[in-house]
Amino acid sequence: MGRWAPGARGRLEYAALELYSERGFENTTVTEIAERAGLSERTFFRYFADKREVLFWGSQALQEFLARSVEEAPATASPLAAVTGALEKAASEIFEERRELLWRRQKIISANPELQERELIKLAALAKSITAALRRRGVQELPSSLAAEAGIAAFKVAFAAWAQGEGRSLAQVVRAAVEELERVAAQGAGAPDPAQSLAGAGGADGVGG
Amino acid sequence: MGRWAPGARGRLEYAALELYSERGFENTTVTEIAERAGLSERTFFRYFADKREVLFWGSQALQEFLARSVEEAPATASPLAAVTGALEKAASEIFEERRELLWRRQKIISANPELQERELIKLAALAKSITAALRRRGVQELPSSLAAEAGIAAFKVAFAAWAQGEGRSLAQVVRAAVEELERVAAQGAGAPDPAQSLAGAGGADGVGG
DNA sequence: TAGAGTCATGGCGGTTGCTGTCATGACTCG
DNA sequence: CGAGTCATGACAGCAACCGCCATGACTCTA
Repeated sequence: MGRWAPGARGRLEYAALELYSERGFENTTVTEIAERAGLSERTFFRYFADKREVLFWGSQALQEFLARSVEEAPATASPLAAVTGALEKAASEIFEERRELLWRRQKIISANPELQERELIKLAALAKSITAALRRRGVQELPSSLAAEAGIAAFKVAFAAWAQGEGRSLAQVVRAAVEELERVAAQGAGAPDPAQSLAGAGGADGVGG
Repeated sequence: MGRWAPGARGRLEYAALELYSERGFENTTVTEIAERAGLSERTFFRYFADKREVLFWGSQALQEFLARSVEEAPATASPLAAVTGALEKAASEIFEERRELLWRRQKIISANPELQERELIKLAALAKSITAALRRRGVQELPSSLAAEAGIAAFKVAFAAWAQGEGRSLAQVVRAAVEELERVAAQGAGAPDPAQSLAGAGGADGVGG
């Protein structure tokens, strides 16, 4: 494999993180990133589909990690247990050791809606991948989706707290969030208003206004 | 208020929906949308922040509707009950009567990742708004976030099924999803593997690999 | 009815993200 | 040493999006 200086992708990632930190995502041009990495703009777009993707390149590996963890969970584990186990595993084995990088990265993302959009679609991809892994465990479609989405929702909340400077480890925060979620769900959502449940069974009328 | 032909915004929305349907989002230029609406490209960007936003203009109203519904839920309702009640109310009062429009719109969104990103951030905004409404009911931050995110997660799954041609009403599908979510959460996520819970309490080691 | 003010719109020029295409030069292998 | 592969660069071009200013429709008031 012919190459000039090695690690072009890594250099681009590093340069982008620096520049996004220094002057913000919007005030950074792709040309500037490429220049700092000693490459051309054209080459940037050969490594990353767009200007945002440079911050999300690791998500593919995370997705595979989570899918594998879910599949390898003990056969006795409930769907949600398999999911949260995988998330805690990722938290301690992947996230914790990159704490500073992730905090920095999150600060950039929090400052920009376009980057938040990208982050959300990556989270959605994780949920989809987890759903597929649960299905491979023999779980039905609906509970698979819901366990995956609920798990990701808890992770999202936990990660936000952790990235803002929580003292506890991410795995701990994730666990606390999942336990709280179970409590919230256990309180039930059964017909808060009689009219509601009738409308649910019959149609749109009865609640209309 | 000086005006030429009324309903410029509506004409742009309509033209965009048509063109996105006909030839896809990517193969449609803003100039084409504006032309079909009898306006200029420049004017399009006065009404909509970008090319995607034209499909999501109603989400602000939905957000306010949900926040109000959550606040007005009976005082006895649990957080999740308040949220799902609001979602079912929106389903029957807002979504059902625009079924065909929404299905068409969803087909466009499903075909394009950029639009999916936008949809996800709108859903996240709904969750944030619902979280704030729960807080106003006196609910703590963590359960507020989780009830909101879990409710939106259930709605997301339900809406996807409904928009693909489910026979039942959206409110019914939402209710079924929430009930399934409760079941999934009730099975618990408690330590599927003894090593997991130790790791959660202690640190990253113990699970490491 | 005329003049002033408001406001939606159009037109224009510019920046930037992103792409297709082709040339170049580094590296590998025989 | 020559041929082939492959990462890169250079260039041209499109479309999204924005700032700026002009224009003309509409309203209000005297």
